[in-house]
Amino acid sequence: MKRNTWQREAVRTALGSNEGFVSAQSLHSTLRDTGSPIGLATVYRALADLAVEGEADSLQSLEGESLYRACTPGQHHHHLICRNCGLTVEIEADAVELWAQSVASEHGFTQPNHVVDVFGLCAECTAQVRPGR
Amino acid sequence: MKRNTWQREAVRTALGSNEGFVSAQSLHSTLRDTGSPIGLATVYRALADLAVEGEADSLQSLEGESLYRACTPGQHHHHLICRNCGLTVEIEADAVELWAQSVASEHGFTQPNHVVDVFGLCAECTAQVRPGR
DNA sequence: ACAGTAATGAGATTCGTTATCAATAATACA
DNA sequence: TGTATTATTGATAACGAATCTCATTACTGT
Ligand SMILES: [Mn+2]
Ligand SMILES: [Mn+2]
Ligand SMILES: [Zn+2]
Ligand SMILES: [Zn+2]
Repeated sequence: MKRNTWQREAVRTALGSNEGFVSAQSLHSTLRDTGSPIGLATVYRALADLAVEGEADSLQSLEGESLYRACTPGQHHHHLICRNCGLTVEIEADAVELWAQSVASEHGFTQPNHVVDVFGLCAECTAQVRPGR
Repeated sequence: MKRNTWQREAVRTALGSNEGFVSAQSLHSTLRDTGSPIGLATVYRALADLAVEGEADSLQSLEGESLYRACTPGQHHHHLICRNCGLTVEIEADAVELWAQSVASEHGFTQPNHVVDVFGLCAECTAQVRPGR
């Protein structure tokens, strides 16, 4: 049976208090900095579990690192992510869902999956990069 | 200045004779198996260069590995990839391009980028998995 | 309380990728 | 064509994210 430990809860809380996507390593550092003696392997396991249970979203950074974020459970959605500060907006895209389905079946593909992420500079970071322009 | 070496050409050729996405390691194995004494680091460098120059597409596998594929240069496009055999179809998705643009600007994001990949089982692999069903 | 066992965590290990750096070879030019 | 310049190569070391090992810990149901 699955057991409740303060470690899992600590990871859940730390993830929830974060605006954007974070890596297991940086989340572990954050927890350690706040005095938690949690182990790195436990953070990895907790994040993987949360992702399976639908409580966390995960994606691969452009460098191949796995990143996690507290997620609105239940509904399928995608993300608009600031490349600079990590600010993330959950977006729904019914049109894209349908498109993915149809393009797969048009080519005889079954059991379609898709990866859809939009990256950019958020309004705030845009203002910082081009001040007064 | 950039120099032409048989190593770069060998990587270009090997990549072009492959149907789907391949990793640097497996491409290196293939080249070695055909008698080429090319080094692993050189394969990594050649693939990275080809990707920058637009001659190769790259994506992160679900396990975080970087995969490469000879690419129709010039035009922006996405991929429909068989999870089982790697068969890849290049797809265009003007509607998705426009959607990505608009969803970014609606939230004040600039310089939008996007990652769009569709995975599934190709017709052939579907038939193998469910024979006669 | 106690037994059963899932969960933990320090450290070792795996594996993809990048850095090092001496040797090599492509290119420009005399 | 010969030579100097220097980009490129490749064996190896180094790096880093992620996973594995396994003895220890501590939930949970009874
Ligand atoms: Mn979706
Ligand atoms: Mn696109
Ligand atoms: Zn930002
Ligand atoms: Zn297939």
